[in-house]
Amino acid sequence: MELSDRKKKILQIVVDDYIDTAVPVSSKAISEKYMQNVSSATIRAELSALEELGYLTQLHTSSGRVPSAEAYKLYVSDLMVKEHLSKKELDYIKEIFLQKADNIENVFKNAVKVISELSGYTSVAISPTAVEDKLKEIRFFRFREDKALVLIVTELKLLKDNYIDIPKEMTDAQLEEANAFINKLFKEKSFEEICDMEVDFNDSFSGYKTIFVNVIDALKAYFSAKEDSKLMIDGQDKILRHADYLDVDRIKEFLEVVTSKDKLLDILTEDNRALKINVKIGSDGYEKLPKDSSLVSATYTVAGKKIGTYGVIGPSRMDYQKVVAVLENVGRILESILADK
Amino acid sequence: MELSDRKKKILQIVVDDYIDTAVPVSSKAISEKYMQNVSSATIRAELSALEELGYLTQLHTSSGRVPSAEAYKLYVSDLMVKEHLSKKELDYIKEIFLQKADNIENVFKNAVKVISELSGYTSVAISPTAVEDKLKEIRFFRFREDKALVLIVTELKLLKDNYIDIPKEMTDAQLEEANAFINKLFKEKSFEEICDMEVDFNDSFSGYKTIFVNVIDALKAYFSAKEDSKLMIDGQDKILRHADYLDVDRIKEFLEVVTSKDKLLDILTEDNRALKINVKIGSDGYEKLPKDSSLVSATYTVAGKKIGTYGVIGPSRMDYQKVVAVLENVGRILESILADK
DNA sequence: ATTAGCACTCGGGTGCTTAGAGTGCTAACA
DNA sequence: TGTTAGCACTCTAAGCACCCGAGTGCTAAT
Repeated sequence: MELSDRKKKILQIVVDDYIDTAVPVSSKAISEKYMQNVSSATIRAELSALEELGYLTQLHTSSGRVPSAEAYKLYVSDLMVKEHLSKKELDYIKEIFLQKADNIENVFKNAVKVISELSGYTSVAISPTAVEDKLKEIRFFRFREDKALVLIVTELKLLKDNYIDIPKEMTDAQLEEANAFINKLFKEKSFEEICDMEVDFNDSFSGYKTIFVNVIDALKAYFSAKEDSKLMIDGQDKILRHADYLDVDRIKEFLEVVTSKDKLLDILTEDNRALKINVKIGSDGYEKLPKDSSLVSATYTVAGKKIGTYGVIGPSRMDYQKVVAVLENVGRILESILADK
Repeated sequence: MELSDRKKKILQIVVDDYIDTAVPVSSKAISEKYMQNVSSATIRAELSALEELGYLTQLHTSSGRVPSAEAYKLYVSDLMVKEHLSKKELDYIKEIFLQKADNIENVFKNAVKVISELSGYTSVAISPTAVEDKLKEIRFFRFREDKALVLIVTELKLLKDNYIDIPKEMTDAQLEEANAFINKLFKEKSFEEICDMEVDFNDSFSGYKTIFVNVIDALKAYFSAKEDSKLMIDGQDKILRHADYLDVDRIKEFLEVVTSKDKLLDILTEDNRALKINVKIGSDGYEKLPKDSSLVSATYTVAGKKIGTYGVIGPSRMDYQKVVAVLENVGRILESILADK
């Protein structure tokens, strides 16, 4: 059922005011502060209807109204007036991204930091799904007689170190040769292609096969790992600045989610539909989120490839205007930085 | 002034009991639970004296006694009965260190994780001061015409990626040559030695000098950086399991310190005397620590070289017996692992 | 030196009251 | 038919008086 214009306006007012003041919104407050042309009694009837429809709730009979999860979702998708960042804020974003933007790992870190700083909430991100990535170069460095460091460089310029065992009897020259061989073989290939590869080692030095298998294992570990480097968090302590987390139990619940990489990864990857801005609310089907907490996330792409999902996690009563503005702007700059790489 | 044996015993009882129960300790409780041979009145006199000496405080006239910072320090250095870890716990430590112990970064991570898990508190660590480290190998990988990835491998097997600019007109072969040249020059050298180095470039390709300068810059960035990789934290959320952090302000203060790498680094590096186990208490000269919080740390060495400072941060009312036992055992295993590398 | 006894203090919990905010409902009005 | 003023009702939060119990310090006796 479509809401009347006045209901929409009132709902917007309630959400705006509640986000701003954290105080349940009363009919009187609405008519005095925002709608002087109608009386509180009229607003009361409307509020009552909106409550009936599931958009508002009351803490107790004699309290004002508070938005429901449903209301927040509608607010972000429909009602909210989009905010523009100030020049100062935009400059700040640019300034941060200018520093050490040469390494994708740093770009990633910077993005999370900027989002957290500007929004004032805890921010999280997952890096691009490595599966779409392609190998650029593999290089071995022998350490001890039976160990080598494997450096993996990929198109996305992610890189990772890993160790493999090598046969003791292999000479440095042979290792070099194996390296060159594997490099030629794997270059420009994606992970799947490499896994499917069949190679005939019959006529070469037997150690090559060992190395080949070990390298594949290292690659598997790299590409499939739900690893630290894939998840980034910043501003965990920001949560405490917000009046919503007053009792220890809520903070506890929040920190448990935020410090658990597994949970966060699950939530962030969960049904990322094609929507540009995604809002998930703890009380609303997303049980892994802390109660009454929201996750606002956006997935960025360059030339059709996902380059990461970035988000903000905080109270449902969150400054969505600012958060969405920050996510959109950071996304724009991020995409432009990565596009011309 | 030296305390009488009975005073020591009573102080120990107070600290033990308070750590255990979190309830201010009364004279009656002491005489009934721990010292049936003396009456509560006697204990009362002793408690009064200990308070006079600065070891105990009262929250209000009719409450039991609580240990002061001074008392905790004395407790750890003198009074505490050292605990032994159970076989299960020791096995757990060994088990964790067996996984992926090939990379020093992982050993580092594992140590912090083990300490946090076993002690039940937030744990922090700083990696070895890189200054004492020596270069093992430097390798360039050209990316675009004017960029190269520099991989730095050091004796401590730390490694780090960095990008440098290279002159466009330089050919791949020339880059290779430059790489080999720099490698020979820097190998086995410490950071200071490299910085002091004077090289004559007059008779060689002009681009070499550019590269040389850029590499030095990259090394400087690597060796001197107060960087993420140097500081490690685990179990931030553990703090909430402890009854001491009941009000939001204390949690706030705690998290602010724990999420601020700068503050933590400062505290951890601050006057690390030769003591094996170091106790710093927030209310006692260490203003950077949260109020009524303690940091227990130990610095580990292999063959005279510092290999890191590990610690636990939590309430002053901390289970020092367990924490010290964990730190000592992890230290022992850590040193043995790194010794035979 | 130790102890029993007692007066004193303070915090925390309970029960009561009151003020105020907000609602829902109804009857009157445009 | 939608809007409004008025009123009764409900619930919360804050203040206050009260008491209980735990713990201490002090003193006088052993």
